Amino acid sequence: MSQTQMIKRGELAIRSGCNLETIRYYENIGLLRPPERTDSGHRLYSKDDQARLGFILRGRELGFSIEELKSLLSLVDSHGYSCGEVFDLTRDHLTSIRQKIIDLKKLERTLADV
Amino acid sequence: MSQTQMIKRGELAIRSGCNLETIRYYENIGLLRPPERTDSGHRLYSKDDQARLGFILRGRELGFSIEELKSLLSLVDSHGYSCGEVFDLTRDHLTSIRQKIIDLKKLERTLADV
DNA sequence: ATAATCTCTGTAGTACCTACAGGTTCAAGC
DNA sequence: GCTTGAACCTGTAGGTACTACAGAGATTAT
Repeated sequence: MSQTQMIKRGELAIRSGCNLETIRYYENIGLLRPPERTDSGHRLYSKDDQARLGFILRGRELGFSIEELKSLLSLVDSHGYSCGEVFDLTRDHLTSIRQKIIDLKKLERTLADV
Repeated sequence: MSQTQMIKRGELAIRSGCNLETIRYYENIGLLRPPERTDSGHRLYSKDDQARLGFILRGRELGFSIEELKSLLSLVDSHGYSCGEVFDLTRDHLTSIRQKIIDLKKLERTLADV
């Protein structure tokens, strides 16, 4: 990873839309891996780190818990995507997602009618 | 309200799918109005109370905060539905709801493909 | 009538952030 | 090169929205 692509925490917060403190929190609880550091200790995030945070934020937004995301990410880390375990983890979620889409559409229509 | 339609907290929890303790919590923070009580102090919920809890649960599920629901419910309580203030409160939410539908559909497709 | 279950209260614990305090490092202007 | 202000570091405290528990009283089933 070329040094030019590395960004610090503030920049990551701006680009991802994530709260500055939340990034450190996700590292503390083991959801984000400890990033590289400058000699003086400032965090340096790679493109990969940025993508991982994006995945986490998207997952949270869609109702996955921290623990679910940890499981999904550890699977991704160890054997890559598209395996049965990922399916098991997400299948239940899919059901509730479909219901949520139905509910949201109903509300959308109700609000749009006002 | 006929006495036969009144149910206790446990029954309300079962019918609504809401956690038993959460019902009391919503009352404590002023989201649910204090219900009628039996002489011995057991809570009795009317059909109206049940509908109100349903509204709250649905709103929470769709991403409204407690404070937003308080505002919406107080408007409903004071002047009824369909006024401009309700629109203002819900307009911003509508935008994010539409985005959420888009995101959920993408995820649904991704998961369904697995 | 008595055991099991439900409800009551206050309070403590959990999940997931978010803000703050007190200090260090960095970058821009003089 | 020196200053000064923003960005970063750490640990810790506070906030929102629940959720569980303990100990006592009420209700229901046998």
